[in-house]
Amino acid sequence: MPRAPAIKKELRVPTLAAKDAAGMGHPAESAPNPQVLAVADRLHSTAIHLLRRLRKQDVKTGEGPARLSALSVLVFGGPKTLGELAAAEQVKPPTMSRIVAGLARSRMVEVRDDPHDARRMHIRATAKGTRLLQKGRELRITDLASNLNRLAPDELADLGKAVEILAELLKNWK
Amino acid sequence: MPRAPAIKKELRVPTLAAKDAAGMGHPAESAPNPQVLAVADRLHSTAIHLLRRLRKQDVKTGEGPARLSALSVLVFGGPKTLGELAAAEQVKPPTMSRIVAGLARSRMVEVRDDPHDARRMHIRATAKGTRLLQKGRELRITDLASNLNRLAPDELADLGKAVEILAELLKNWK
DNA sequence: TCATATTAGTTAGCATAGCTAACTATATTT
DNA sequence: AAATATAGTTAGCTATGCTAACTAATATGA
Repeated sequence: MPRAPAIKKELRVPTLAAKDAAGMGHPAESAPNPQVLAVADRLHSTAIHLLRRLRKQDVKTGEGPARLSALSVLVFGGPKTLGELAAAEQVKPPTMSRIVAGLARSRMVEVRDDPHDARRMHIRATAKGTRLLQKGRELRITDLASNLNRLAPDELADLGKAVEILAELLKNWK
Repeated sequence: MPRAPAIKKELRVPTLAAKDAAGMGHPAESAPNPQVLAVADRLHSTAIHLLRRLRKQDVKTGEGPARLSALSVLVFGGPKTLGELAAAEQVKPPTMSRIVAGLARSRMVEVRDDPHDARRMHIRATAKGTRLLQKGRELRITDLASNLNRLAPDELADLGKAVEILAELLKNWK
């Protein structure tokens, strides 16, 4: 009996959807209905597991996740001040300060002073940093793509459509 | 011109899809085609941004991400040994050792000895741990669901279908 | 103008989370 | 019985997150 559930009554976890069996009304502002909750639940769990798989590719780049992520913002969004970078990464300035220091030490970014405001600094990806990011990105994307490749064409189309729906939703997140 | 691109030629990042303009053959084992790469790219980016949003809810639980994740395995998967838990979380034993120690200190899990093998330990979520996990999960899921709630019914259906396709793919990841 | 605010980043110090290497204790195998 | 294998821990490193307190520079305004 090693793999028996062994979850006692007080430990059993109720389905979230079961909690608002009475939630109806206009869809815009009311409590989410069970169907929506079910999709949310599955989407959440699936996104977690997907990224956990892909993250394993990052080891090969030799930089940690926070640095890769900050570097990505610089490569795709252009140069930024430290404060802008911190805001983009939803991290506090001291944290970003160290991330940038690490990236600068390995020559992935270049730091310059702002000519008009000596408090500010401008950070930009170097060619080396851009190459590293591309490599890491490629590792993740080709890993994902080689698996997506096994989908039927209509499944891939469905997935593509859903991703765009979700991306749109994220732009207007509230 | 603060938001001008300002990316010089040597920093420009090539589209991944552009790299294998000649990739054709049988879909199972060949290099992914541009269409697949495009979906992979968007899916990857969208998953990252989605989880980054949802993660912000976790602060309210008072436990870090690794602890919440391990607790989740225990709550939904039942009791585990430390080694099993480490494997499930794709983490090395010393790391899991500290995660469990932290969870035990705040009484989220209970640790017992294995009666047949004194080297092993069995770890299970307590009622308190289950409650905490449920709370955190609910915060994330209701945040997500309240946003999904703004989708049209057919969009929600598309999304639901795509999530199941993806979940299936993850089960057979190679 | 000059005193005071505000703003941008850093430093110091704490906690969590990951790793490897080396250790202890217990089972298992030969 | 001795050697080996397995389960976890300890020690010590790095990275990433935070807050509080600091420095330096700019902006405000009496």
